[in-house]
Amino acid sequence: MSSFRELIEQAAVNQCPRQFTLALKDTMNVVSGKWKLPIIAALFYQKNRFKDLLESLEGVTPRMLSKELKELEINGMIERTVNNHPPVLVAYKLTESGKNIITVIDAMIDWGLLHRKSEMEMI
Amino acid sequence: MSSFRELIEQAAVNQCPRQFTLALKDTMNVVSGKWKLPIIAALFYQKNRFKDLLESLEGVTPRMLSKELKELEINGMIERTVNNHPPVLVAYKLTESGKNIITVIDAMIDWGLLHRKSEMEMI
DNA sequence: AGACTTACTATACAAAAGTATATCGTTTAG
DNA sequence: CTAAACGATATACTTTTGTATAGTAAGTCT
Repeated sequence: MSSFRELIEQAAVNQCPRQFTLALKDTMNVVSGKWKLPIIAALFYQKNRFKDLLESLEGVTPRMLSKELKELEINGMIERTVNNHPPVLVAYKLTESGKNIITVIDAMIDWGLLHRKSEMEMI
Repeated sequence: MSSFRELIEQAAVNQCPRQFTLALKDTMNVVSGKWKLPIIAALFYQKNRFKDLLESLEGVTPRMLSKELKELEINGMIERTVNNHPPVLVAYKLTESGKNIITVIDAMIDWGLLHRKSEMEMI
């Protein structure tokens, strides 16, 4: 695994290696935006259809949902499958890579909880 | 620790608990934006002064740097200390919480590298 | 035939984020 | 006195991101 932390601790370098920067940018790309993480979370909770998502994600418009789903698909986070036997149904699901993003989400939740706690103690 | 993953695996719930959502939002807040992570990384690399940062972060304008540093300070990520003995020098440094964000950055780099690899294999 | 459902797309607009360029105030150096 | 360095701030602008609202196409239900 990567460990930017180790790099920093060694202090042998004074700039983040290029491959790390690129990897980081990729990750930022798939999680940033108002609806990306909510969509991913909803997919974890088995909301697989356009309409399910539209109803689960309070406030999202079809335009945004469609746009974000497309981007997530392009980035290899989700797969779109069309069942052609009438009624035509479309299902979205997370790819393996898409499922793995949960490691990042967990790290974010962990840090967020810790940070909230330490901010509380400040007051 | 949190583990959204465990929650999902239990499948006992069908919505992300409120505290997790809030923690996640907090984290997103401190990492999103074009310059937040670059600034944090530069601080890890001991660029502590306004001018150092301005030079290290290629393309940043003083306006953006100032704005982002302020936000990071408000969010308890960095501390601004003024040394009043002339010459007046200002130093920025990461708080404990700010340093801990490296766990999130590492998770992001790890996932990003893995994802790049799996996207490569697709082609 | 008309209404309803699913899965979208189109157009226009508003708000947020970021950039460009210039300037400020204090201090120190020549 | 003048100029340069540091740590910013001010104003105007452009780009990106997100919202509002309406409409489309293909099928199903009554």
